Amino acid sequence: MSTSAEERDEPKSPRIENLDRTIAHLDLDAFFVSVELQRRPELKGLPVIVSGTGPRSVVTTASYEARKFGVGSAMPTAKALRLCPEAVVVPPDGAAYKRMSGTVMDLIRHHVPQVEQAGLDEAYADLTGMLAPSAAMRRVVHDIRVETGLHASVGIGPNRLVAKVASDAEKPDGFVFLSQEQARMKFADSSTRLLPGVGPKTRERLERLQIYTVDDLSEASVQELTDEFGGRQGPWLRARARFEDDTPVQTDREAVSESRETTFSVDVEGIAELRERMAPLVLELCKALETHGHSGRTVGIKIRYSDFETHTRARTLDHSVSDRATVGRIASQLLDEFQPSRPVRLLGVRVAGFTGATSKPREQLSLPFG
DNA sequence: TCTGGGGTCCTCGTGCGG
DNA sequence: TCTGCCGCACGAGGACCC
Repeated sequence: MSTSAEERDEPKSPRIENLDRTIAHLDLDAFFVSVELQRRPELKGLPVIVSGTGPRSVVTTASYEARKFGVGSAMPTAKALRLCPEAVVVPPDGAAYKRMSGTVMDLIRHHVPQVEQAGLDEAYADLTGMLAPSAAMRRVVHDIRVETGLHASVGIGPNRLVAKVASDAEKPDGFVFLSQEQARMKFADSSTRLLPGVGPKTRERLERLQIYTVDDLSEASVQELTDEFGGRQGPWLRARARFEDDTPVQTDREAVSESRETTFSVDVEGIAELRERMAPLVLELCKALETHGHSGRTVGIKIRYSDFETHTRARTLDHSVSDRATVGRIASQLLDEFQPSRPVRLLGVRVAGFTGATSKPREQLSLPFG
């Protein structure tokens, strides 16, 4: 699956036309599964899925062997096992993934100072001004492989969007260097779904406008997109299809909320039992808030009925809270006021509006949905 | 098929104060 | 004093990401 650098889209010169910036996106291949295979090498070559074991659990990551059977992330585990009955199911070990992620991020920062962690298994690096950005990223990939045994895919381009799409294009073990124009040409015939920020709902709405491919979207009328998606998201979508993106690599992103939620293996009915089920969520959330030194002014709850209809309720206070007594009391009040009318599938508690978290000015090309 | 958990941030509606 | 306008904060829902 791995291809030599010469066969890839890497330009002969590392310079890209109209280039102000050089951004890399690095993504660890099948991260959770790969960590598990480090610990249990006897599973190498087998279809492995990392997933909970409950009746409503879903696949978090599948090995490439399991993916051949059609198993994918976010798929119900029961379905994954129907597709691939011989798959080995490994329960997730969040602490181990966090540790490994920290090691990888340190390795990246060793070679590139400007790094934004974008999840446990991916990061953006600002390589602007480096004489040999491609060589630097090759050293990063090499070090990650030697130090951790993990494989990574890298995309490099003039902005985050090109870098991200490029790194996704040739996984696993990909290394792709594209200019904005090359990205437009390479992905012109791809579905709009390829673009980060275009999910199933947006694709559906685009298709109603007869927009199917990245190229269709890049040539669509701004007026038509604005009529459908509004004055911000419409032009933003077209800019995505043109691979325009000026979002900076942010090294200092701070959390703005923290939450705990759980999906019950059997739906729960009645306010008394729900309140009982809420207590451990509040406890766990407040412990985490304390550990991270967070407190926030808004306390919220989340209720999901069995038909997936989801409701949230929130209350903003005049001061920040993080203690179990207050968060628990307000969450209970919100639950009492909401009075769920049907059996509940999921219950969640959230504290938001962290003290010190500044609301950043909205940028034209920042991701509208997060 | 039957949909986790933990996040971010957008849109839209509403209430309120200047 | 009343009304309309505007900006802001909040609340709810939703889309999306890993």
